[in-house]
Amino acid sequence: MNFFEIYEKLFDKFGEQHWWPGDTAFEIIVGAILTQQASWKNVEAAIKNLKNNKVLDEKTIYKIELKNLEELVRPSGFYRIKAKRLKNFVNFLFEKYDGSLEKLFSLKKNELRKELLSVNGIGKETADSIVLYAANKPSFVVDAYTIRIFNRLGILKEKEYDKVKAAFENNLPQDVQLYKEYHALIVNLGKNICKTKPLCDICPLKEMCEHAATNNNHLKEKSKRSEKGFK
DNA sequence: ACCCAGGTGTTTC
DNA sequence: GAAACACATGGG
Repeated sequence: MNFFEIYEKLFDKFGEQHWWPGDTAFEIIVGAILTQQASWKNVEAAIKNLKNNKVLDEKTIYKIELKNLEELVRPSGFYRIKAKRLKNFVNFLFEKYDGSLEKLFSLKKNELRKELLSVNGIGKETADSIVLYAANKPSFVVDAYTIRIFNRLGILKEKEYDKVKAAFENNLPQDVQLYKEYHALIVNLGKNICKTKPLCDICPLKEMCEHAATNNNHLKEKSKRSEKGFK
């Protein structure tokens, strides 16, 4: 069972995911920053605030008072730090690329990634999400689900971001649509099946998953953790 | 009353 | 390096 076959299994089970939600490249970037360690539901509320107040564009975020921006993105959690991160990005965009996403995106894929990583508050996952979903360049996005699930499947031993990313990229065709869909499917699997509930029996990958085979390791892990809280 | 969310930066050993 | 911690809202 290789990386592409797993993709096909997930796609057969879940279908098109229609990612990334968002009408413009800039909205996708904002969403990528706001969704750090937050549920998409909360991010939607924050983005709605930005839209209703006509703040969801490069120049307005650049100009707006930090305090005002904080209040608008509040529902997404970590709101002070995230408002600052949005500011960091647009400051970078105006100071180095004339406020133009088109100029920024004209960089080669790896240069673009490196530039994004130079912004305080944009880490590897956020950078790859922007490169893939906003700039439409084939950079595979890794998240906590990707590492957890593929480790459990026994397909990957590595847990380091760049190594996991390389494993996917080296074993798949460099295809933007494929990368977009694959990451979305992994998040879907992680959220809906392979996380908190004993639903291994309906997981499309159950035959190959030691997680299911050893019978609900996640529950054991969970009770182990709560034991610590008991005295 | 917990636990968790489509992470990241800083501090500390 | 890698582990521990801060950052914070809203839903299960």
